Amino acid sequence: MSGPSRAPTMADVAATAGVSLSTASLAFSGNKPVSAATRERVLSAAAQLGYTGPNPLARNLRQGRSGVVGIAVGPLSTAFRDPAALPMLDAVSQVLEREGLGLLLMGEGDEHAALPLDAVIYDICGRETWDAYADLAARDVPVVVVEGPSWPGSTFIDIEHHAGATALARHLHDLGHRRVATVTLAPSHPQREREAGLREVFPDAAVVGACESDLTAAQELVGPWLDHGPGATAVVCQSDVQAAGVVLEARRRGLDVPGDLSVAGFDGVATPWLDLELTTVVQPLAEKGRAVARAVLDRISGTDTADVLLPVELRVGGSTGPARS
Amino acid sequence: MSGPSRAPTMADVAATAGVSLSTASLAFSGNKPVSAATRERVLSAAAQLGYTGPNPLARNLRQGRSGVVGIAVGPLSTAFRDPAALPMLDAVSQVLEREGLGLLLMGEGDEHAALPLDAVIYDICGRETWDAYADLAARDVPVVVVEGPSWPGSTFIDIEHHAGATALARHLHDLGHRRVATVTLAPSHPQREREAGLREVFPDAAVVGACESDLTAAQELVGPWLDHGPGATAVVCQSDVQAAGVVLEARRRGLDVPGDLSVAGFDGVATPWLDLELTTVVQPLAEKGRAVARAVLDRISGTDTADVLLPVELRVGGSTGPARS
DNA sequence: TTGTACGCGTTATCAA
DNA sequence: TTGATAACGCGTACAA
Repeated sequence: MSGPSRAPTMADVAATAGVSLSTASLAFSGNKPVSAATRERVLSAAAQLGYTGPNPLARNLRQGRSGVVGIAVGPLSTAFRDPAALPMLDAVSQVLEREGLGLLLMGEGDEHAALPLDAVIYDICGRETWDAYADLAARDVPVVVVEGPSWPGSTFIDIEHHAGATALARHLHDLGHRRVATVTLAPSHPQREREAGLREVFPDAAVVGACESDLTAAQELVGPWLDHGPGATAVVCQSDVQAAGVVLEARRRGLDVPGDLSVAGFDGVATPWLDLELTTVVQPLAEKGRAVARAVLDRISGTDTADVLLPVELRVGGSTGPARS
Repeated sequence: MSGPSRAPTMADVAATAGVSLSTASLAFSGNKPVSAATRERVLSAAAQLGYTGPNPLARNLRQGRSGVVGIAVGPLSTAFRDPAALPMLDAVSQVLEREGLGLLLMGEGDEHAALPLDAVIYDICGRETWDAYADLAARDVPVVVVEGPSWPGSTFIDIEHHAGATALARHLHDLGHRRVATVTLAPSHPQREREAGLREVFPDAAVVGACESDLTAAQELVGPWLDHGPGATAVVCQSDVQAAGVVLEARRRGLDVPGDLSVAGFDGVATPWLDLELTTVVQPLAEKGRAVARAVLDRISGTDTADVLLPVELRVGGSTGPARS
């Protein structure tokens, strides 16, 4: 066999099979019926030439789609440190994969501006603005935003931050808590909504401080506050990871949870290294991911999309109890 | 201004600017000098038409590259559950991003076979075979493999599993341990190498069992073994997460670590929720990621690549101590 | 420094 | 069911 100087193209296959280029194309794509005999001839010619199928680059240009969806999550090591991020990403990826679409990780910058993306998912709760958005909008790239912020022309997938936080607050109030503090996130849509929900019940809730959803960060934030003498009987956190940090830090100071201090989280993720189930607001992470993926598919196909608001559910665990009187 | 029926193309820009198509191309790419005056005309024509720059799809076809690198990590929720995965992924992503390359997450299947990938990183330690490999090889897509298995034509980035495991074993031996058990991984290159390294010092090390690098999995594996009466004074794990699981499970049974049982891990990741620093084999995760990214860049550019073997380092923490006599 | 012409490899339209 | 032909939008020799 003669070593081919360049990769075989579909035209080579067609020539070898003795059919026209368009027939060869149909034999591969199956977009229109082709007789079994000719398809066979085409495929065997392809095998003989070592042709590995239509060049994706050419197909993409022709069809005007790349098959790649970007997801902006910020620096990966921080984005995925919170276990709440994974189930959603997993669900998105699975749904898209089924459609032959790939998921491309984007930082926050616009280094990926030159990549052909069919759509972009924006999933950085902690950021309010996004420089790359104007670019994407100008190029008519569909954008699906997870948990705000709100930009014109985007589709939004959100959860009931406010209602969830209020339900949690009521639970604490029912337990007799009157002085409550909160560990919050950087200013953002979820942060504002959840805090507002909390204040429906505890208008005067004290803010311990803001940090990302990271165990160590939460510990460093709450430690000094605990030392200073909290003056609160319960701490409401904006994530389970933060809540776990508060639990660990409280215990380190000899406080009993929930005897001396009730601690609540948000998200509903597993914390197997904590011998305690957190009281938390469970959000449907996988369902959120599927909703995101569906919105992406709709936007790509031009179907109308509606924003989605997913319900949350209070789950009472062992980290909250009656207020110490 | 008249609403354009279709997106403007570079030809439109060139026409509006009164220059040729190739000149417009040069004005955007900067591949050859263009007079400041013409560039200015081209850019203002582009702005006027709302042209957002060269179509990436067309550019990709023309240049034969997509700017996208695939990374096969398996199901995301399991792949990133282990904190050891993130620093590497982060490093890979950062280096590639700097070159304008994007990172696309692939499952283990071949659903992404139709995507134009410039290279693929294979990073599923637990898998021995990969159906998609033959496809990629046939299409001449460069493959960089992290920690085996070994396929012809791939570039390998690996760490000193064997030496690290042996160093750890020596440490235990020096502490007087003679009866050692190991929690291992599914059969794989790292598993074989590390276990062989361990057996350099403890040829008769007992195998507790194999599980993935997951806290709960490790707990469920080691629990019954502990109940049964271990008959070992130290447990060597194949990951820090596994080791943490063993520590928690041992404590739950009233055993002191390291008083009653020494526990060692592998990786060197942070376990902030454990009030104990694990004795472990620290691998250079970020450096591994950079090596992977460099190999990818070299393979894409056609530069020769050499396999990389990165050193590891024993870090003695508080989870190992003298053997109980 | 700029313009001309061609090709990248495919899919879609239309007619046969 | 098949074939001829025209895009898709751009980069790059080559010539001017």
